[in-house]
Amino acid sequence: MSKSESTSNETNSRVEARAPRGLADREAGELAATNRMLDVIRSVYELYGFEALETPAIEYTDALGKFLPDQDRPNEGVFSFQDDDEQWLSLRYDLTAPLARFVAQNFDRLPKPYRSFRCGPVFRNEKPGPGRFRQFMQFDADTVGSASPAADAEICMMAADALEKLGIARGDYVIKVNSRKVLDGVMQAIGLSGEDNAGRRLIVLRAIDKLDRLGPDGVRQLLGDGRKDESGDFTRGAGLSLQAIDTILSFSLGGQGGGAATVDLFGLLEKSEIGAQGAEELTLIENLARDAGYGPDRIRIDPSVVRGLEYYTGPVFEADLTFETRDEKGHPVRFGSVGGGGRYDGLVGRFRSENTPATGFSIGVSRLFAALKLVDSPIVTARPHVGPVVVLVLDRERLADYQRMVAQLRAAGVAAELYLGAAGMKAQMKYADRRNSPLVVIQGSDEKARGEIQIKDLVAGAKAAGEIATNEEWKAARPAQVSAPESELVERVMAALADRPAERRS
RNA sequence: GCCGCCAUAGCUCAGUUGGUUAGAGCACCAGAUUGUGGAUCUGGGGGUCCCCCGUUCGAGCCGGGGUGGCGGUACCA
Repeated sequence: MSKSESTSNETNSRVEARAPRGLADREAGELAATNRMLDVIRSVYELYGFEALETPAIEYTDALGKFLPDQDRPNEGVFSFQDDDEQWLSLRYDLTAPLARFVAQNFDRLPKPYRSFRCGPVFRNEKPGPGRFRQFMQFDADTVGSASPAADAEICMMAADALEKLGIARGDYVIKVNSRKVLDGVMQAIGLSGEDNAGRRLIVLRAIDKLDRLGPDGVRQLLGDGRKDESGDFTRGAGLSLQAIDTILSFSLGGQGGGAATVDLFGLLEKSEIGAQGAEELTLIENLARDAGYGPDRIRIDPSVVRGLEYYTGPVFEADLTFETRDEKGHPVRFGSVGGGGRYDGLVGRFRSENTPATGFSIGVSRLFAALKLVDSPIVTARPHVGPVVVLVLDRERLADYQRMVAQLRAAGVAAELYLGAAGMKAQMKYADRRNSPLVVIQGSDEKARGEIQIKDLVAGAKAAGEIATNEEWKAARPAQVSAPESELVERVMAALADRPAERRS
């Protein structure tokens, strides 16, 4: 309101240059590193026989499965707007719901099982936090049309392969597997089955989900009367009996020790049919992974994994980085989850008369990227970005000559550009420096008269500059600069580029 | 959503019990150098002191309300 008032004021009509909160720009270095990372993931997925797919960033809101309130904009968590035909559209908040829409729409012509991967930005209209943005990238792979635990096992193995290919050492990550059916079974065991207990089940599941962050005591509070956090905020608990709390905790902590949780699991779930079925599926997945050579150091059953409470119907996965790192204050923290997924047998069925089983896995690209930087994976380490050769403009009336030199260089495959600004030579040198140019081409009237050009190596020149104390020396030395016949421009530049040491810092 | 902290130049921050024209460092631009990156020196641009209302002769400073940012927590399909 005060904004629009001040905009009407002529003297203060400047617009504040800023990205909306929770949204970030990404520059050349990060883009290049991210692309290298995505290429690795893509190659692993293709090796497994998955094919590429892209769907639009915008879907009909109802296709995303978001409940649409009567009148208000359905902006709770989802960016939405109305089309000119009054239909509600939304920016996708994940890649799974759009995939389900695509498969349902093209069901008859797609091979089943349909195995695809896709990568792109997703949007969430939520409060952003450190490392949490309102637009971020996900990389998904899914098998639609297979109910076999082999499909789930394969997804887990593929996730493990991808992480290792990216430079995360075996032992620094683990793919944790649990099952919604097993969780349901536990709920039954403590008497929380039935529709009227749905709300409490949700509270219980959320509490289990916080086990790694709050520890057993915090979860115990959340399962009981509730918990008050450091900021003084109170979270209402599930109000379970002490016995029920013990049951849940002993179950959820079962996987923390190692890989021997399965026995307990069956004992606990004897009474529950759905729980027993889930446990059996988990065992199958585990056996398939073991048979393929993936030990518990890579793929492991962990009863504390909850994830995506809404549409998962069976096994759920989570890729956890287990190595410790330090936050800004020096406290040791575990990096945590970089991806997750699971079986969602009901999603495609929302569009069709019959259900279609599906399972998939989603990587949080920027989170994984941050993790790779922490472990110094060579895939994402910043490489000195080498800018273009810059041809300086000394005689403005000879722009065409300079442009021709640039064109010659480009024709030979050398990245080159003409200085397009209006500033003098000193500023042009600074510009080239800032662009990380390997070298500049100089031809003023003197050189032109002699039919020559000057080639100046900026990296060697900067190095030489450190040893020069006075400006007079600096001027006289003209370090790392050679003249060459104009006719040899291209070959001399290419030779100079080839000559440069491989290890250069820009 | 809830709780807490914060808001002065592009960045990091000073700014006295409320007092004249709001400062520094860094960064940026230019000159010293007809045509050479660095260093040095000199100069320059850049501010609605987050916004509004109030108290006051007088507000960057005090009071109230808002907005925005940060941290925690909740939610996260």
